Amino acid sequence: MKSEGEFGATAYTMLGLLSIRPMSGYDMRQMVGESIGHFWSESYGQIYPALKKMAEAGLVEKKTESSEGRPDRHVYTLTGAGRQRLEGWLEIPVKRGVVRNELLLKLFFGANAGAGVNAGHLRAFLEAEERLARVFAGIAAQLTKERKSDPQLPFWLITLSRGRHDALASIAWAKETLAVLDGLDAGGPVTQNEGQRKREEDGHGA
Amino acid sequence: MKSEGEFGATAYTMLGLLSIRPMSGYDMRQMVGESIGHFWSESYGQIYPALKKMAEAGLVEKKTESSEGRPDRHVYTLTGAGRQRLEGWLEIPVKRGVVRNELLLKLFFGANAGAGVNAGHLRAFLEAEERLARVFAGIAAQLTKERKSDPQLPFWLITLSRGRHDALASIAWAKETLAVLDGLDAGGPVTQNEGQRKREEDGHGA
DNA sequence: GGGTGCATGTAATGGGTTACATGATTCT
DNA sequence: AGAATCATGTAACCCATTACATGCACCC
Repeated sequence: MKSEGEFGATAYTMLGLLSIRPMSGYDMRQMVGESIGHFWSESYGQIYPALKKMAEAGLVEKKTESSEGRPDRHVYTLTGAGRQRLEGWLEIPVKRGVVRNELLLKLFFGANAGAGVNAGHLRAFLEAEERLARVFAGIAAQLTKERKSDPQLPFWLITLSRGRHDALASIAWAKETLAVLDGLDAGGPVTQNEGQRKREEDGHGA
Repeated sequence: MKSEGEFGATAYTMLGLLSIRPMSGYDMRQMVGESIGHFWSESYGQIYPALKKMAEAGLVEKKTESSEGRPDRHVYTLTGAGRQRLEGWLEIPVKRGVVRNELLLKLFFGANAGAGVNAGHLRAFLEAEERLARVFAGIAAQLTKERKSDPQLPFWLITLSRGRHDALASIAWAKETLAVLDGLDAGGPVTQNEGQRKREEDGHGA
């Protein structure tokens, strides 16, 4: 079952990146890591073959730039056909992919874990999310300054905003859950629900 | 590079499920769909071979139950060795898996989309998350009643709570973002950041 | 001399879903 | 009559990461 004809999400990612500016496969890998790495990933093993196929199909155009002393760059440009394909793909409703969250899996089976194990995972997670939240805040601030007039800026901020909302929700949940685990150890049949109900009211007031 | 010796996450999921009660592969698939489907997935094509391998390794024990008129059930039980393996796995720090969020990808390239396309995706997402939030609330309520004394209940509620936090954060972000998109159409260089800062203070107050 | 960055590509490997094969029973 | 549920299992396929192969230049 093929969802979008002969090209998959990787190919459309490449088209999208080329809509920003002409690039080489190497550049794309860099951008995936730096700019969209928080919600997307691509590896060379996907990128290069995809580029080849798309060049054959006329969606991108390849030009070789030689500079002395280092490898040739194969710079790709978006063609008219390529841009059309991209626009078409953007319209296709998003089907949510399968989630696989190992932290939640381990917590689900947490009754089998030794003392402190669950809390340990949660603390590590909490720290990571707090770091992430700061990173997002930093990038947003920097981007807002440096790219003030870029027409794509608002869309980049949207994805960053999502990252922040997520991180903050994760932080709140992790703290709450650590408290619940504390209560379990102490003995009382404690209170996952009070925390939840309070949050829910907050959320609906948005 | 193998992370956990010869068994992957699928196998440990099976061990975890068997820690709840003896089950057949079919039962496991059901449970994955119903109970942990919001953060995990497994298919028959993974489950049956994994079970076979683990039986050979002595981590689970297989008993065949025959009932007339319908297929045999191969019911598996956790062995001592299996339980030990599970406990060991639970202690291993969680490495966060790669994320691939197609909605965010499309929004990132949203400047290339026709009028209303981005907002359309967001509204669909918003609805889905609102439905989800209600589902989580329902399950939590039901579970709290019906499994009042189950020692694993708190851990199930923890994963549900995570789902709720996530859904509520998604809802808030989606609403905010729809407003931002509205602003873009209207013309003003509007305000992703005011919304974000307000949320952030709320979050830190938890 | 050895790591890192630049730069392209292929092959091996792994993890996962879907489709297929089989077959009785029960619900619509 | 036809679909869905129960139940197990294999084979084909797809998508993706990692390792490998190559090679120059620059910095420590």
